[in-house]
Amino acid sequence: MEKLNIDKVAKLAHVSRSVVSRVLNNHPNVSEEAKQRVLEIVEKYNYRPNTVARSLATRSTYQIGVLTSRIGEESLGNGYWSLLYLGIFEECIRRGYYVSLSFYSSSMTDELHEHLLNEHHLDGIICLNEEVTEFTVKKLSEKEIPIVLVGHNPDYPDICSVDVNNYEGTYKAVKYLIDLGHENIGGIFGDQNVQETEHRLRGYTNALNEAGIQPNSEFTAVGSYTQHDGLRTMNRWAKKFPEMTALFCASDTIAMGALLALYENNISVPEQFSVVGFDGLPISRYLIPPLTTIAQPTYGKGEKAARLLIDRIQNKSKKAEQVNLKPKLVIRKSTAKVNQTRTR
Amino acid sequence: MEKLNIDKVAKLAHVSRSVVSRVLNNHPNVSEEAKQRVLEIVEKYNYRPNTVARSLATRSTYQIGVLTSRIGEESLGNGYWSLLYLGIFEECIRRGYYVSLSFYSSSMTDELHEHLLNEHHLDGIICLNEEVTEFTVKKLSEKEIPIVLVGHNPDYPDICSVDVNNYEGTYKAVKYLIDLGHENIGGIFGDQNVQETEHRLRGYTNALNEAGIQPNSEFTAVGSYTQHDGLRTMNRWAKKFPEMTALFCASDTIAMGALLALYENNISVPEQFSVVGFDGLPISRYLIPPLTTIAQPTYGKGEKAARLLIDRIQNKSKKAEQVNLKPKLVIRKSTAKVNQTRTR
DNA sequence: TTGTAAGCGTTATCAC
DNA sequence: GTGATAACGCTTACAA
Repeated sequence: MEKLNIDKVAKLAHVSRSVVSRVLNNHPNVSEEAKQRVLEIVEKYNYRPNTVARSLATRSTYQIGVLTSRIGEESLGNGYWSLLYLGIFEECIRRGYYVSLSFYSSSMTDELHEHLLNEHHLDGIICLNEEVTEFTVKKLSEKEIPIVLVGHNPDYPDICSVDVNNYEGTYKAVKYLIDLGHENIGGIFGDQNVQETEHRLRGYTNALNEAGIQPNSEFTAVGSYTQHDGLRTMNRWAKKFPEMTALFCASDTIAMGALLALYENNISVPEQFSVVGFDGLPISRYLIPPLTTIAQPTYGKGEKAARLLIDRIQNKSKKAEQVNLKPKLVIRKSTAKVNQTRTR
Repeated sequence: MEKLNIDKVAKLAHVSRSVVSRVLNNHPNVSEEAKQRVLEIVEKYNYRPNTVARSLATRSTYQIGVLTSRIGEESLGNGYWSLLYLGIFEECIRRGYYVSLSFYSSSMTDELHEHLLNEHHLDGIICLNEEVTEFTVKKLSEKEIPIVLVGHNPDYPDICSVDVNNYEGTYKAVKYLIDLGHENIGGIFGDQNVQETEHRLRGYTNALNEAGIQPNSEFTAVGSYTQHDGLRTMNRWAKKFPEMTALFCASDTIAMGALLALYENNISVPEQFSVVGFDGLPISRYLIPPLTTIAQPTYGKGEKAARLLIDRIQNKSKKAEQVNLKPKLVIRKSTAKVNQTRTR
């Protein structure tokens, strides 16, 4: 009952270690008879080859790394990341890859960061946001290790990426509010200087323009994807802009904060004020009131990212690809036809 | 600019490979002079030792696995898991360990499960819930790989575990409601047949008994830690038990669902009905109204689990330890003095 | 203090 | 089809 290795298995099966290796790797050129003998022993002693040794010999670890920046506890817990990771994980497992999730944070020493991307360790890397992308790409530029980004990044056109169509999603949301009769529509957006935000802003502006509504620059704010930001901004606006009757939020978490601000200012949703979010997180349907939102295929995003990455790992010559996913408007209870005045 | 290995570095530094190895591992018995030469080359060529080869030689991978069951998207996204994982991750990184997060699900084939626990791959494992525990312990019983459980499990007294004091937390919550004057207090609990639930139920019952209130068995429900469960149960109770004026929820997610049910039934919180949650998730302060809850050190739980595990890995003879963390009542806006009647 | 050599457990090449 | 044998890149006795 000792720890088995390939040699012992070979001995027990009365073959050489090469035969065992071939059987285990489904290589041709091994007699049915020998194969059976080996399989029998493997089964009997429950032998499993040592992954580490295999990695050393094949130069591939079947491990892929997922990197995201540590963005404070609040934003981590919002469900978006978990779902994204779940998509990645399950696709990887199906294709025989392990995956490890790491957080990048600026408070970590460089040594630690090196450690994360530790050489010869990962077959590929998925970057979940921009902070992480720059750092990773720079560190890995000379190595041949494939990278996939979640969220397009114009700075790296020859790297694979997956994203939802941010323009389209936002356009749909704002168009929907306009169709409900709203004209004074605020917009709270996420991270500044990110293409994603830029596209969403354009979607917002264009929808307004096309409806003949002049966008009011004071009605938009850019910050971060947090409840805190939604709360703070909406709190300010609730007092400052009594004419505002609807709000687009660039994430469900922002919407969650905004909803709370509205509640605290005694503005009832959707009777007096409509709110639409973005993401379609599982929790969005449990907000008060259940949130109308632009659902994106978060799980699918992760799945697709993993697929692109593994394809790239297994076929290095494959061309970089930018995949766009479709957003979908999910109507719930946080939106309604505009009401003449906020104070009924 | 070729790929470096220890031999090339040795050659460049005019020493033998063992000297390089010693320098890299901070072993004694290497002259300052040689050390400097090696370090210089390492720096100059940015050499990093190959982790895989090192693992093969040392028989330790410096990787630890975190296993949790795939519990549906809803419960994954609630923030508790992310926070727990973050605690684990950061402690591991500090101690030089990688960590990989895996989901166990019954829909996966056994082969895949084998794959997850793939032999010779992980130095240790942290199990985040019971479904996973049994499976893992069984698979790993013969190997010497350390395990730490998050959540005590009486079935495995000789395995390390970390948990919050569930009895105390629940007792505090219910006691608080009683002090507010509530007498008809419901309780929605999580997973059945888990020690955690048992302890929380006891905390609930004891608090009631000590206040001279006869617990009403119809006032408790056991289900799962989801918004859905809170919504469903509270919806039923809202109609069935008009005398109920307060509710303890075994998780903030359950409370979130309950809050929605109350909203939909036009019962206002906290004026007519008080709710207290459990966990103290970041989002709990953004619920409507902001939730009074029993905060547990979720991040700290993960951190502690990782600490226990790594201690065990580095010192196998260390005794198993059951760590209890302290819960804390956080008072916000979802609770208030009891009101005579629900229909004001 | 330094270097040599023997592992670690695989895969891969190449005779047979 | 099969089996030596040489990698893979590192650690670690042990000898010098």
